Amino acid sequence: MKTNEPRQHATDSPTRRDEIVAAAVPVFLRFGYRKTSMDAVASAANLSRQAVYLHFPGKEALFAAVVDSLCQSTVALAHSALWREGLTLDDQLLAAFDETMPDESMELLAELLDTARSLVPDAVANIDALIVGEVANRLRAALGRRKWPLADVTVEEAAQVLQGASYGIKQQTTDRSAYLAGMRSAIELVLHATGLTP
Amino acid sequence: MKTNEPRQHATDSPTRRDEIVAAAVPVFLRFGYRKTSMDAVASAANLSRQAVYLHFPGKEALFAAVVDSLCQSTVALAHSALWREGLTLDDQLLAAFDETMPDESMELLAELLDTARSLVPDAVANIDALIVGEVANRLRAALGRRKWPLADVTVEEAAQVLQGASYGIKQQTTDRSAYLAGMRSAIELVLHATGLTP
DNA sequence: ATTTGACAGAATAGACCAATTATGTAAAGT
DNA sequence: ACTTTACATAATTGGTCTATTCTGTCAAAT
Repeated sequence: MKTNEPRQHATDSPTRRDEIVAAAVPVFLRFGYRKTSMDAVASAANLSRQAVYLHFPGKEALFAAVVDSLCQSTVALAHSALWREGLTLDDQLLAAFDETMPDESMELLAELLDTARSLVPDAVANIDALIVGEVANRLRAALGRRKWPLADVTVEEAAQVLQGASYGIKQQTTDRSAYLAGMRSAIELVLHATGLTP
Repeated sequence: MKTNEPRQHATDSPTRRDEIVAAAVPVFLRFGYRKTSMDAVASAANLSRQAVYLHFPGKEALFAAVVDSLCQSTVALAHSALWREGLTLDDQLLAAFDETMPDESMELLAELLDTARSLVPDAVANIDALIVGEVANRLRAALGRRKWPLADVTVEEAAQVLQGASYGIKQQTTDRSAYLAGMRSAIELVLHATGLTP
């Protein structure tokens, strides 16, 4: 049985493996999967190319780890925004979607997503669901002990609608302010429909 | 001054020009802009290639007419669904979005949209706005003489949220039934928020 | 009004080859 | 634990060439 010690706390010093992944993330985001070379990742991590191969069997495995890391940090980002202090509920929701949406001006996002889908399908399929879960939790918490007022729409479905609206509005708007305005409308509608605005 | 007689009623017999456009629409939708030849369009219209050039100065002009026609018919489709008899309001809304969304499995849609954007930017920019307007009109009509209950969200913005949600949900779901379920949730939320469901 | 046949020039697709670059493995060194 | 150097193989890129297709225009025919 391998001593497969999982890190107990996030405060543990990061593994070399984690450092490599952390360094690889921006490289993959910037150049896409195909045009990212193991050399580039190694340089970004201040390591030799062979050192990377000591920790990952190949490019695909490295990329899978990168995608996994991205998913985790994205969900963490959403969680952080959803419970950020000093913001009203609608601003928390807005921040959560705003800060977790993929950056604009990424031509390679399609390529990256395609590769991820064919290489680590589970992670990609779940990232959206995880964020929806976070949002649903936040809505439930805001509801407190009150009863959910909608008969035909569950909390999760409401969160899903918000996420869908975020995606769609992102596509249809050009500048960030238009996106924020659209999303604010969507959030207002959902909160109003669920009685979460006084 | 040219006798540029516009057709007075939609009941006029269609021009040969219109016939060509009508025949060209499915061809462009099927093959995209680049891989659609004037020959293919002419064949689809049961005409010679030269006959097409008699009515359109070139491929670009033909395509512009096709895009225009598509926009018009899409808006007409939305309108028809929004006022369809025998359906409840939420079903009308659902049908409107369902029937006007671009068909699935279109790899060429991106190419088509790009070409259209660079060739007839106005039409593409307006089609979404037109549909939103139709939806907003329907919502206003459903409201009757009642007052719009939302202070921070206009009717147009509510319609825009629905449209954005439709786009986003379309992307995130795979099968039609999931899309319909998601859209139904979105519509319920909006109608509930605006007091249009008893 | 539309067709047929014909045409020059532009664009596209396919094939092929050479040069470069990337992947993954290995051995020896610090 | 990592570096350096080296290497075989695969993948990518760039270039050139040819053949084909497409556009847009013309003239003659019905």
